[in-house]
Amino acid sequence: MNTRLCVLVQTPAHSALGPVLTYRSPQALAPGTLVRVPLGSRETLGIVWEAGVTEATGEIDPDKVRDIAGTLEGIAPLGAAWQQLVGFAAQYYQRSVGEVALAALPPQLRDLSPLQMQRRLKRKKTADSLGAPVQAAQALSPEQAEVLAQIQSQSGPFLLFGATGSGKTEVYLHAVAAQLAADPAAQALVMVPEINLTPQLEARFMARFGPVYGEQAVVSLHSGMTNPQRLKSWLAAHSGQARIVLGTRMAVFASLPCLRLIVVDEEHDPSYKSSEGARYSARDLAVYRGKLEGAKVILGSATPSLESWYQSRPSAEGGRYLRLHMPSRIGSLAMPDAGTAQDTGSAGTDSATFTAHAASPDQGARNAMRRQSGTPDGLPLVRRVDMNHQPRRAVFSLPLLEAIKERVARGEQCMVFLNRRGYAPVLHCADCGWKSECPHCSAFRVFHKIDRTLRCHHCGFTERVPRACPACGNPDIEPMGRGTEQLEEQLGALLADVRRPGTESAEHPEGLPLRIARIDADSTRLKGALETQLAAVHAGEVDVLVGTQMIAKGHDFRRITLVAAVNPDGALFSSDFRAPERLFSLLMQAAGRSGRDAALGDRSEVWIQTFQPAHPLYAALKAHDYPAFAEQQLQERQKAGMPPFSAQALVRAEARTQEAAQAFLNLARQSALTDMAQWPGWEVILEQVFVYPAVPMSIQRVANVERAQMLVESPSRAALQKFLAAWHDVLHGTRAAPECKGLIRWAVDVDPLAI
DNA sequence: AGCACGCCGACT
DNA sequence: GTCGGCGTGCTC
Repeated sequence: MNTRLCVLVQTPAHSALGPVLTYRSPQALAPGTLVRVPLGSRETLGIVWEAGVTEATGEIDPDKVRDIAGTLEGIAPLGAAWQQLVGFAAQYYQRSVGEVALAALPPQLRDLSPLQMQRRLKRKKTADSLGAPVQAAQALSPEQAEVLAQIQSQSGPFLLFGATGSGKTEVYLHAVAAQLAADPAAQALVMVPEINLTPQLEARFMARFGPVYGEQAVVSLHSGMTNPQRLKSWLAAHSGQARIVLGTRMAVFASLPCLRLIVVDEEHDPSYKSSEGARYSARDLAVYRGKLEGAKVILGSATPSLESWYQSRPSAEGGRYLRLHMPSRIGSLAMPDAGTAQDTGSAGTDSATFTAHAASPDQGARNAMRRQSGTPDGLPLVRRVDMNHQPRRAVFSLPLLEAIKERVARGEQCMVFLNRRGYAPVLHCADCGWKSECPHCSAFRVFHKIDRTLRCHHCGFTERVPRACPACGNPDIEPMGRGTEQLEEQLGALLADVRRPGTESAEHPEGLPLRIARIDADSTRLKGALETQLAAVHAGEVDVLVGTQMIAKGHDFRRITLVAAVNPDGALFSSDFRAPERLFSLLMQAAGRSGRDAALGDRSEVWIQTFQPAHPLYAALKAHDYPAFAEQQLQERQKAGMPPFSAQALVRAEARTQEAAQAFLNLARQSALTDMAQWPGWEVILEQVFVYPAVPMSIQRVANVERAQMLVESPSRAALQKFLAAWHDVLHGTRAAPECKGLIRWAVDVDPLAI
């Protein structure tokens, strides 16, 4: 007897095809079962889905219903909780369930033929090598122990607000250990924002849990893995064999039949928000998933997102997360935070050397300064350099240069930040005013001196630097502004006569020159380049490190005692209301790079070159006072009715012309304002929803595609959701209007991070 | 989104 | 004479 099945397939968001298709099957199959189904001329992966309202309403021609091609034997159906998670994500982020569900599966599951799949599944599972020495769990500080006790006894979700170096990772390890020990099937999901951070995390979890639960028990899931690796990890998680899954945002969709704990490390990081396809927030979905599956959720950060911070206000005031605070930095002698070989190998000698230095006379002055500024023990001293009192156009202020020289003379390392790669952001002709605009984008091409190219950072268009101005022939075209390449060059010139101590020899009686290295997206383009360069820094082969925010995240550089932000002011006046939050977080993380070694902690410094030395953001930073900063920002946001005091969504449109993009958005807006207002019962909702007129995006044209966007805002998340759900069909219908000719695509971004 | 079918320019 | 460009149109 044949039954009818609802099956999800990967249908594009706005195709005429519904997200759920009907197929025939010789036997009934449970929802969640993976099947192969014919679709047009091809065969594709599908997921059996709960027969919902779609089936009742959408009656289709019975002649068109085809038989499923088969099921994926040997793979258990996806669980009910997973289906709910996917269903929720699709609804909340305004995408089809099929798209979200299929995108959440490893690509090979879609591509592999049934035969290949059988071979993959049959592949011998290598025996676990138990018996390796167990790396003892480290003793917890009283602060960590207290936090852990709270995590054990309360249900959460938890916001673990812990300073850099306060030992958050150790808390995660203990929390995971407790869950795994309590239940022989329990699984934990640990997420980090970037692929770069997974290897060190994996090493640490493997060292702790590998010997106990076997090497197979810890798997990773991120986009840097090859497809076969991803499939392997996914299957291990899905079968329950993997007990711990480490990964980036995509891991939030991993099938975990016995999930008990979710950790979101650096929860404030924007990388958790997807910026293509379904624009989900893995952090927010983690919280939802935790609630759904009864798993504990720990969000950790030294500078939480204002959303999470607000959610963790006292429950009497409506907070839904429990805030756990770990203010103190833990010394490396008690607890090496990274545990990498390079670090442990040299730690002993380093601390001996530095302890001797700590007795030097200037330590007294430094301590007085620290006391005066209220810098907490163990945290770096933040110093602001007023650039108004420095020579015009100076990149490096004199005091900063002196401070760098002083450090390197002592054999310590420095780190210099600038969030702009390349040599100069624009090339300019003083005679005719020509600038290095990209012909395909409304942006300037960046001058890269290394290979003498002009490169557009938006569309990739690259050309050799012209010998003379292309407009008027003037041979003197000059760079304007500066990027990391230029910083590296200038620093090299400014420090050319500085010599490394202890390198004097017969050939080099004066000693050897400094070594300056640059780490940014350009220097790490090749695979493995980042690791190589980081290792060089760890090994002490670099004296001054220049880079973009890439070097601010996660990596422990134990010998760095000075971190400098050369020109961070931009974010203070950005039109993006989240820019200050990101800047504070970035500088705080940068500060966290300095003085990770306990012996150096009290002498490490963070330098901020600014034209706004009195700005409250820098004042809060100087006091290492995130709560004060957050309080001030939240007040501003409340006054302005911005998130987290309102919910937002953005509709973005791409078209051949700016007119078409805006016409599409404004027509849809008009429908909302007039037509939808006529629907019975909708005035109440529309009263709470504000649809702003369409505007061009800040970079209006990228790769010859015009872009526009439209903001939708509501004090009520529920009202916004309800509105968006109903509006979706209106948007879809608007596409056909003649004014919209040339529209390429459109998408809704719920809870956008940048506007 | 794929992948068809379908109708016009430069090559073995 | 074909190979192949990408413009519409359909997929339970």
